Amino acid sequence: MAVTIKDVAKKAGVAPSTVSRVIADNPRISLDTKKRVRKAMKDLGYHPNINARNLAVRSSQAIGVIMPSSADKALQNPFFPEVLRGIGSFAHETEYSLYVSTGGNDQEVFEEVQRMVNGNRVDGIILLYSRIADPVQQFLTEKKFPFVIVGKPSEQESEITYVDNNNFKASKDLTNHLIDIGHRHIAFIGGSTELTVTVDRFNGYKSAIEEADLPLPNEYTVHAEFLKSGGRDAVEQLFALDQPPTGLVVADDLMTLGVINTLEEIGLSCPQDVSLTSFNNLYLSEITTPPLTTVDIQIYQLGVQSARCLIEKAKDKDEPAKRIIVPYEIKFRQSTRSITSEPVE
Amino acid sequence: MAVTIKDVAKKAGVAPSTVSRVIADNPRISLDTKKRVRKAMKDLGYHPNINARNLAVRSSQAIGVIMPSSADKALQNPFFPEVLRGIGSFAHETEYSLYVSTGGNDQEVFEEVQRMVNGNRVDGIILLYSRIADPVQQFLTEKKFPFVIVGKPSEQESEITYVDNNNFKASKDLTNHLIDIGHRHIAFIGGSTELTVTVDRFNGYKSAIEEADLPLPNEYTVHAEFLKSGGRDAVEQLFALDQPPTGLVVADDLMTLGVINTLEEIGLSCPQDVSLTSFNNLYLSEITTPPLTTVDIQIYQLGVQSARCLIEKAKDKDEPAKRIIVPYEIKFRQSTRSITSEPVE
DNA sequence: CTGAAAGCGCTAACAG
DNA sequence: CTGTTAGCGCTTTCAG
Repeated sequence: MAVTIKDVAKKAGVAPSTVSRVIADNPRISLDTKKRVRKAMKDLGYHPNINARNLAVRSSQAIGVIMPSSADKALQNPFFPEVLRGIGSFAHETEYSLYVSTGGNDQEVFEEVQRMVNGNRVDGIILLYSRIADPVQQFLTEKKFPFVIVGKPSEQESEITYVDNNNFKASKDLTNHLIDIGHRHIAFIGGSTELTVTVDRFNGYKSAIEEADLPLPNEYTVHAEFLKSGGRDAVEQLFALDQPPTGLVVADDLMTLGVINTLEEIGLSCPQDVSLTSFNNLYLSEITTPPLTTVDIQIYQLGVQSARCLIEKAKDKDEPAKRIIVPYEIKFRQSTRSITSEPVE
Repeated sequence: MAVTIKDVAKKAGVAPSTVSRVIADNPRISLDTKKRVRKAMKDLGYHPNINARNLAVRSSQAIGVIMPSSADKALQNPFFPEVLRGIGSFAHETEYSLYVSTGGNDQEVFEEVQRMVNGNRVDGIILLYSRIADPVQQFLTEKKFPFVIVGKPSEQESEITYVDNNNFKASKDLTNHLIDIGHRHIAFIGGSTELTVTVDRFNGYKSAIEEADLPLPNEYTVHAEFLKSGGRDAVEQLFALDQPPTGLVVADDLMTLGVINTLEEIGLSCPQDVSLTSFNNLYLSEITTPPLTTVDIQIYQLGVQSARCLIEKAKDKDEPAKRIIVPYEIKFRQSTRSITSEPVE
């Protein structure tokens, strides 16, 4: 069918193994024959068959990327194309390919991981989410299959390679910013508490609040889904309180969008009535009304770094577990405003 | 290393070829031996090596998904995770895997396609964008490699399988809606004119305007990038006209978001001063302020259908080119309002 | 209904 | 520096 290494060998008047060596750019081949072989390859339009090579070397030059199951509405978050872009960029450079999985539910995701691992389809896996007691993580750990997490593992932190931001500190900074500009009643809206990222961001918020001796009633912490309805309930509840917050730390830009919308509906506006801060610096956080004060977590870099780590790890299984913390930067925009006087309690 | 077909064969007391037949569920194998073999597979924890199989059958049970190069900011559009989800869903059912490419620029995208095709990594390719004179399309056509386009090809329409919406009609409907509720000055904001989707949506708009005998000055058509800056210029220009539009047809929800933002900045608001309609019904179009009147193009379905077509085509290369039109539905929300009197000209 | 044997296209010792 | 020879793990005739 297609042109094989043998055809090239024949045409160039060498042995197949020589051709193979030329492909690998083996230094022990004379420049002269290399040239001849390369010419033959070009003339014949030769392209190596990946499957054959993979079979021979027992690897696949591919990495698997696991997204959260699409049952999670979270998948609609532009976070994902953006990490993917980072991963893809590094993968392209190193000539790795990308396998992605979007299972419809957790079960399907797990099946896909199994297929990737057991079938030798990929050399390693990047998990794009991290939540507690994840069977996928357990499976991978047991199999001793190379993987890295974008985010922070909830268990065995020291044995797993991961790339993350300092979400605790970022969240603390954000909260402190609100405090600095005069807010005294600050609430937190996060996603599922199963996700480590939510936990970290919550803890950062909490730490800042406590250090500043501000009130931290239970009602000031809500965990909503990304869905509009969830966000709505959360906001309505929050602003029905005797002492509604004047500042909010929201765990994700997309959620913030929902919050703004709900606020409008109940007759409050941002930043006049309430200051909003959030996370991710998605492209759209610049074009919302108002543009959001948000933490730029450098999604693209998260992707690049995770790919780099994974490939290192796939190449050398003994590579120790490492942790990479990508720096963040707070983008100050118009969703926050300083307040001087506090409503009377 | 891993457990192979031979190990299973030995354990079950049969020949490797028999095991292979069991895997393929060949009807000529007695139920008895099938059971025995399956038990052996289970006991040993056997999983077929995909590479070996692919090599033997010259296929890969994988499909390639090509996104636009990430130079296009468009990639941040939640459209992509959503199609991917559709594709993934069908792929999962049929046990195909997904290879994705996100090249950093057009050149890289092209390289990735070549790698996929030449290296036998995938059985077919889904293109997630369609623009005029695309070298990737040409390459695939020449190679007679199975592929389908999400969107409409700009050339050789009848020879290429694609799945699309009736963007012309959807756009016309949208425009007519604005006309119905009293708008007489309606402008169009689209993306790159290289993209066929932009062209179709523009033509639908144009057709409605012409049929209603409304003004269609050149200044009423602007093509902006998704980037904020681009959108801003467009809007400023539009509303500096002697006769600014009161209604807008915008080719994408994300762009609309930028438009709303810019409007606010120049002191106009939606829908009081201008009515906005757009496309895609991204999740976020519900949670913006105001929620958008937009065309639900059923992104997920576009994904599912494209995967279905591709797989049919990959299985039978003689499958004729087909066209699948996914129905759309206009979601009427709060970004439009009817006007009775027209500003004096 | 099942086994033996060849081969998919490539790599990797091992010779020379 | 290069050729020879085995495989990698699976499928698939061809016999039986």
